[in-house]
Amino acid sequence: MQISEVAKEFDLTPDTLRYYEREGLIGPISKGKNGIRNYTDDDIKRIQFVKCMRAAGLEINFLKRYLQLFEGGDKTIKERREILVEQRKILKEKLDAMQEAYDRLNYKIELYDKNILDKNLM
Amino acid sequence: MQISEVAKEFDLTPDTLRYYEREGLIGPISKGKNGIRNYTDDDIKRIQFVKCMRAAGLEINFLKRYLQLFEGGDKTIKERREILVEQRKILKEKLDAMQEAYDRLNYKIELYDKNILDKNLM
DNA sequence: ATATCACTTAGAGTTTACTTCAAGTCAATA
DNA sequence: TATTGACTTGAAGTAAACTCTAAGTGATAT
Repeated sequence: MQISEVAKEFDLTPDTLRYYEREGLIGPISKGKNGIRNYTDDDIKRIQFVKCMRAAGLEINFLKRYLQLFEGGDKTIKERREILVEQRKILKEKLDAMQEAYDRLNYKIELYDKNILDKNLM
Repeated sequence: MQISEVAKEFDLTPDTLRYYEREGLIGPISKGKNGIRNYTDDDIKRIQFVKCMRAAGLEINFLKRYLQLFEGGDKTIKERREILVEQRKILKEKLDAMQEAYDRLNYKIELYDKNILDKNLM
């Protein structure tokens, strides 16, 4: 699969895919002798994972580190688990904060709908 | 209330509070004749709102716009409601993406716990 | 009285995550 | 054969949201 197809599939740009590779989040992707990248199924799976985690706001640095550990083989399993747990915690806190903001927005919109807004800032 | 107290209360830095004010997310905050800011209860309420929304990732620009509309008085009610609804939608999409990533992290950690990791990338 | 400390300003610098640019290669099509 | 279009590279540029610096003021503690 070529870069533009992968980009389209995941709604990323080719530039972003090359950037992720440069940063070590994916790949290195193997290339034909013309130098053109050819993405394998495993590459695609990883991109899917990266896309999901990035959409949730996990940092490039974490994903980079995770791939490095992965390359390191079985002896990194413990550390890999640890950073997953750490990231889950961070994510949970963000989720809660966002839920709170969501509820608050809902409440505010309700007030607008009921026409009971007065001079309340907030 | 002085800037450092407010900063401590909301776990922000004084720099951030001045920055928010400069950008028009809050204030302008009234100052004593020595030029020192004195935050009122209404200021605090607004900061609480801004903090909540920022923690959820809503953009500075939205908050700025919302304050501008607020200053505009009752004739802006319709537009205010509209942008709240728009932001709620954006927030909902992020929440869903994050929930998905959270579930995925949970699942992965479970696999690590059960020692069934093989060579699976992802 | 002098030093310390919190505050003030305008403006420059930083971080994260892309995004764009310039210059070039290669295969295919008019 | 010439041009079009997708790809390549390294490097510079950008946007958002802070964060820090330098230079200065003014109240309080020694």
